[in-house]
Amino acid sequence: MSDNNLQDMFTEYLEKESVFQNKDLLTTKHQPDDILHRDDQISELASILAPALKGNDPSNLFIYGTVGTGKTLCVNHVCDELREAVKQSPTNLKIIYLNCKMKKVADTEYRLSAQLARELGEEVPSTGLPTDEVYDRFFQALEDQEDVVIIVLDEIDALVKKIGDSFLYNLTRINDDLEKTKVSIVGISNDLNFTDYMDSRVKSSLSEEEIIFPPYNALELKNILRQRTDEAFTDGVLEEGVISKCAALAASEHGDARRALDLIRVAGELAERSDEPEVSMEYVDAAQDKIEKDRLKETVRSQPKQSKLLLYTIFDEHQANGGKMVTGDIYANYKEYADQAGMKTLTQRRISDLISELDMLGIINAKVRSKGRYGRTREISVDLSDGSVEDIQSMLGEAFYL
DNA sequence: AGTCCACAGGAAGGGCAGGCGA
DNA sequence: TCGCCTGCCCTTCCTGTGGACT
Repeated sequence: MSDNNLQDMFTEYLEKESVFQNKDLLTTKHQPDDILHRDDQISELASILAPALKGNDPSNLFIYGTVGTGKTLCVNHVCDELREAVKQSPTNLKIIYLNCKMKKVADTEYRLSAQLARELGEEVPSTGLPTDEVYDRFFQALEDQEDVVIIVLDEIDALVKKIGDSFLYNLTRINDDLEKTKVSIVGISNDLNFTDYMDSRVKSSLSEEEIIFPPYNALELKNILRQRTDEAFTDGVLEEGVISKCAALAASEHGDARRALDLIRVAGELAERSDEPEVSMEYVDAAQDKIEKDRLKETVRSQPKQSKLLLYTIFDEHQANGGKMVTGDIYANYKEYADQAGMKTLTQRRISDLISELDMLGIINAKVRSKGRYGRTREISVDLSDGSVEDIQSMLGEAFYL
């Protein structure tokens, strides 16, 4: 395409009426002033954290709820209000928010201590120091804060599953050793049963208070979508029923508001790309399909090389024979492909772990099955649509020149 | 009831890259 | 530069397991 053609394309794009007025309102980054259907949770949260304003340590708090139920949104909202309110009081209040699922930020004990210390203004290298030393620096930084520190640990379930609960144990006991500062922990978890993994002492001191965020129903999702789309979309571009459909689809998937917003945003983007003046129902279906495929492709793309090759092997076998596969067969095929691709062959033990990881990511299904005399193995199956499998297979095939 | 299969999966440790302080 | 520390990926060694078969 010549430069002139490109310029024409951009000019045309600029002149075109957009279906969006303000697309940012449909992203999770947007913090609405008025949070719908969460009044009870917000006032409970506020009353639990309010003692911080008078320099007392609030009870530790545990918040549960599935993805997209507004936990993080409400906590951030209340924290913002607290920060605002504390300006009128002599208390020194520091609120730290950390997402424990963020890779390379808070997924190990070292990184978590280091990040917390950094949030308190302490300089800590990303590696190189003994973990105890980092913890000491964090402790000292806390002591220097004085008054109250609230530590919000989002996706705390991911942290405990990865590194265990010993760090949390120390954190919940830290008030016994601090003289000038009081610390309160707010844990946010997507997994309602995750405290089963924890030591009972940690469990009881961490969940002095608990708040549960139930999933939104279709009606509530509809209200939330309406609130956001009113300003996000140009007047009248949404076909009748589009909002209801997005709400219904998201409600059937654990009442996830994030999903509902994604659906309507992607539907808008697809309509705009096809030069349609209106976002019709068919774009919601297309959006549903696109989100699923994109999520899958992105997950696969971020896997290490060996996992990709293993996945290639599994998909290849799935396309050739369909049905269920077992670890032994997959491993034999994997070795051949590793040879062809000129890659190192991992041991079966390692491949077994990689199969578990792919299963956890939802890319494949792997169930342990005992076949009596014929041994115990994992039965592996692929539930994805043929289109998705072909897409990913060709993407991986190109990467390995297979 | 005992055997045996084909692994699952826990534990321990090796090797590597990256980073720090002396 | 060297010694030390970390996280990460991997191997080796090992015990455990559910149910078909004998």
